Amino acid sequence: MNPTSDSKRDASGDARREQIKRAALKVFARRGLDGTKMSMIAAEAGVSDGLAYRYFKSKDDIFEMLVREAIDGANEAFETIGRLSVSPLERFRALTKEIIEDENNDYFVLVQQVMSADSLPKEVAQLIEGYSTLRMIDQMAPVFADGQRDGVFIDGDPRELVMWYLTVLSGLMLVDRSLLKDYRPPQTDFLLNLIVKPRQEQGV
Amino acid sequence: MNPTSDSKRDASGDARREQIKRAALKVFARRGLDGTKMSMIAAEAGVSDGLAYRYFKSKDDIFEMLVREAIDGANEAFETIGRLSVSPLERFRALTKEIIEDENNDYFVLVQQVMSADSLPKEVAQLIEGYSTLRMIDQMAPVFADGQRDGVFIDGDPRELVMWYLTVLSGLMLVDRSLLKDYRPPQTDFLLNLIVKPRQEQGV
Amino acid sequence: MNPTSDSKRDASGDARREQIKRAALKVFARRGLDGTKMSMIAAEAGVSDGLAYRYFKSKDDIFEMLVREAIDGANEAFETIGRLSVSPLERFRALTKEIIEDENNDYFVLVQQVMSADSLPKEVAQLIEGYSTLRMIDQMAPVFADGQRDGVFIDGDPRELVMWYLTVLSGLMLVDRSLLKDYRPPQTDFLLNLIVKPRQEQGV
Amino acid sequence: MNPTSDSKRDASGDARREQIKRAALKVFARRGLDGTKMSMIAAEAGVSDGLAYRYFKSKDDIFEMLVREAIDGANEAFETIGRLSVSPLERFRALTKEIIEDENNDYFVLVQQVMSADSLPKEVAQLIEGYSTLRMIDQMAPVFADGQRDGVFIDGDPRELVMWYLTVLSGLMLVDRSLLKDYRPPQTDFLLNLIVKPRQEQGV
DNA sequence: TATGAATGAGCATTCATTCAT
DNA sequence: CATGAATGAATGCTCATTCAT
Repeated sequence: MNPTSDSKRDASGDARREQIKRAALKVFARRGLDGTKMSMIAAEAGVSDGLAYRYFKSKDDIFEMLVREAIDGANEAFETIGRLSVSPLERFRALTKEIIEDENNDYFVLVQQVMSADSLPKEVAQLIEGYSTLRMIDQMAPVFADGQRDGVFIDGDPRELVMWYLTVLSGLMLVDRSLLKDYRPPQTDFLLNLIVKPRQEQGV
Repeated sequence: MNPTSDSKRDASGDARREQIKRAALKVFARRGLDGTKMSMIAAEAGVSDGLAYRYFKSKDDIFEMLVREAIDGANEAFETIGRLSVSPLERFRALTKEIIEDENNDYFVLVQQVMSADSLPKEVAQLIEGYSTLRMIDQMAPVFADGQRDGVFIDGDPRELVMWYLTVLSGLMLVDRSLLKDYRPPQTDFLLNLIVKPRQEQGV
Repeated sequence: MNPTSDSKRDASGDARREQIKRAALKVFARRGLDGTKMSMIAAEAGVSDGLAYRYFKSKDDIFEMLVREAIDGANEAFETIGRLSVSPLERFRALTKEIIEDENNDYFVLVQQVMSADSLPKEVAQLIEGYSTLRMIDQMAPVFADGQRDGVFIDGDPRELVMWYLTVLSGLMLVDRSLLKDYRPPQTDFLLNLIVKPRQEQGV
Repeated sequence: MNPTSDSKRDASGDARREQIKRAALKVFARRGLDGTKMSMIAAEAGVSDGLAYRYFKSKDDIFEMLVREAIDGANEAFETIGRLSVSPLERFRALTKEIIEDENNDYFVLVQQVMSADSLPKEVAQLIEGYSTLRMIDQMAPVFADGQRDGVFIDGDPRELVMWYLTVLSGLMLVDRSLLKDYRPPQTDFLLNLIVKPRQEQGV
């Protein structure tokens, strides 16, 4: 009879959940798991301390869910990029843009935090196990090799070079973006210099 | 009367102090300020839980002192590099090596942690205020400009390019170095690609 | 104007109140004051979490009211038994049956819980003060003495023997009735052995 | 060289542990698991709130350990009684005395609480599973049957009569012993009336 | 009336810091 | 000096109670 009321109820619940999740993501991305107090998340979301527990079982639970979503998102992004029918260079450009220029890259930051953390809740540790830069490397290394064959990328072991490139991108996510006034993050083309082979046209 | 005993006492005291400081540096660099418990430092140093308080006023105090030393060390490194009478490229190579390849770069990691942290003890925040990548940039930008004039470095605003390069190096310090088996950090020459201008000789 | 609507409203209100009270009694009797959450009562009553507060001021208030009713009921039961024109033995038999065999003895269980609790809301503590096994003892001791005179009950101080007997009955209310499969609570006649004087007829 | 210092250290640790355990037993026995706050235990033991956690992992952990000891103690008591080479009546008398008159019967009270509780920590629930009045019944039923053959105990199914008797004893443990001024718990011989067969000598 | 989301005080637990030995 | 037991403030989490709908 009144599906609206039902969906509204759900919608309101989901909205709250989203609101708290977004707040948590923001704080976690900035301060890490240990540095984040539940009261910070509640304050950031503009709700009371207790309310988060209506939507999440525990602080670790929120963290885990965010990491799960972050990993899913990252994998998805990689697959999307893998499906683009463009040149290897363009694929790496897309990847770099996605990671560096995306305004909402708190998710990426979170993944990096997690991967460079020294101790994690069991659940999260398992998630990471399954994830891993490895998969990214496996996906991008063949693309890189193609680029090498085209003479576009520098010579060397594709897996190692990709790993290095991803490491650089990873590191950038961990650097506080508000370090300096007038700070602009490194531009995509600047970073691509790391792997793009110099050509005569460029050189002259 | 017995200067030996006094100096011994001091020496022993200093040794203890050093021992605890080193342990703290190691743990802080790996786990951050919040993630580090005093008991971890004590365990790492192989001393009792209470002993650190004979040598340091508080956990924050240890952290502050380490950050202070790290900043001093970084500045010193930069100055040393500045005084080298070698080409701009060699200076950037030396800088990169120092940061990336130095085994004992926990100090650098610490500085980066601090600079990407969102909340810090007052004292440390002030230290950082005074420090800053700014000084590094001020120091390296002219060197970079020299390199540009020599046709060795890529074109663009020297301050911005230096900032980007330092940002990349900073990021690398924050990435967990044990992410993958067979992991090797990016090599110095790989990173220099970011700023080195391609030449025909390289290209062909 | 419309007394029906009013009384209906009252009736409906009373019904709700009863419904919640019954649910509360059931849960309190099984889990005690501390072990009972308001949400358990609401779930047991099949209403929303907040509704109880339209009918009762607080959790303690529900508890107090139940204890009050329990005490009233117990006193009434005692008085009813006191008014029976039967032999002392039959009166004790009736009392025992009432307490042990009555299916709806949650009230008795509640009183016992309260009396063996160490800390209670002020209000309840006062109720208990006024109540007390003492009154029961006062009521039953003369009956017991009558029974002794008839040679039906064992010798000894009537007040103490009654107190002991009531203590045994009280204890039985606190024992979980689902301890064992095939469990049957002690039968009335078994318990009466405690106070009934053996006779030759029985002995032989 | 100085075994005393070592054993002293242990002794002091064990003493603290014991002190806290005793305090916890006292409070748990009186107030139950839910009704007991860690602060009560700490206060009862005369130590700070945090100290208990140096000796026990959690509140549930203390409770579990106490229940374990209580069960062990109960089993031991039953075995001891089983090994007495005395008449069945004397065995039941000893059992009753042990439970009712022992000053330190907080352990028994604890077991009874646990067995009549409606929800328990997993660990404790498992302990209870393994325990059970069943074992007691199995141990005492043959003794009871012997007593019946001697004409000392009343007729009926030995297992059921023993169960009833133990139920009565269990209940007594749950009754607050400070209910009334001048309160004396039921005496052993009073309780034995439940199962002892009247004889002519008694009757006359 | 009835609902259940929201609040915040209270309790369990952790950990920086102190201090008797 | 060194130890590690002890303290208590801070933080995660629960649940009685309120209130907008």
